[in-house]
Amino acid sequence: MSKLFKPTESELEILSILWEKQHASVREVHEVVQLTKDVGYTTTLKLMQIMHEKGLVSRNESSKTHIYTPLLAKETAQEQYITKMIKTLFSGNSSQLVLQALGNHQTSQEELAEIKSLIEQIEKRK
Amino acid sequence: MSKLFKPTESELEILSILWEKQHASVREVHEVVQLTKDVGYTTTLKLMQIMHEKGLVSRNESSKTHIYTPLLAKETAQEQYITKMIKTLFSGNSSQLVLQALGNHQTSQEELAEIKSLIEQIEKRK
DNA sequence: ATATTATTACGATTAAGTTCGTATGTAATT
DNA sequence: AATTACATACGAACTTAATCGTAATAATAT
Repeated sequence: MSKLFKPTESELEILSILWEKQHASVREVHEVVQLTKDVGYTTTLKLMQIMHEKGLVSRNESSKTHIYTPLLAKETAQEQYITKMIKTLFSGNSSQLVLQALGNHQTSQEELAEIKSLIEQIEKRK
Repeated sequence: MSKLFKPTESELEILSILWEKQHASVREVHEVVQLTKDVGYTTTLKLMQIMHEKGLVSRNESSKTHIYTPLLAKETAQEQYITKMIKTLFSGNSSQLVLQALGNHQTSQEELAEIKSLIEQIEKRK
């Protein structure tokens, strides 16, 4: 069984920035963080150092400015959160989650088509 | 704009029990909590008192044993979590969430049919 | 070379969340 | 009536997370 990482709120925010950028320095991450939160640079730094200790990210120390890379894959985190959410908020019923997501959030024609096609695939497998 | 409640981890667990039971005493909630966590009765009591202070639940004090009722609707919490998740874990792309949920979690024929029917409704509206 | 700027390291503090023990009161049992 | 069981209230301790200030160091600019 693979080890279960549980990033905190702030850690998740940083991870999402790293997923976007693939890898980045503390400053680069902090600039994005600052768009939504008003915190000091050393706060972001400390958080990323902690994430490094925890093994949530790796870092390249070859230059003075360290470059951080996410070690937890976005897909893994997605899966963990979805599973937990289905369990605690949807009584184990995954289709309820889907219905709610589709009902209240904008979805394009193409996306809908993609979902339909996946449903057909699943139906075929039965 | 409606006030945003952010239940903590433990609070969410208690809420999910209350959603299930509609309303319940501390003891009833605690008995369910104990199935998964090994904590004392007064811990559950204290948490529910705090939730009451925060306005997450109401309580009927007419008898010695207080009866608690959730004030935050399950659907509201679902919506809040889905929105947040789409934003931080799916780059704002709701269909990705749907695809992942359908791909990795068991869904019955009937549920799939229900989802298809919702998709068709949405498509008609365009 | 010196001053300025940028970066990491790290301890200390604050804040938030969780847990529990003890006191107190009320209902039920003997 | 006394004892036991069960409930709430509440403070305090503990844990985890978040924030920041300061020092040390390296790179850059003057």
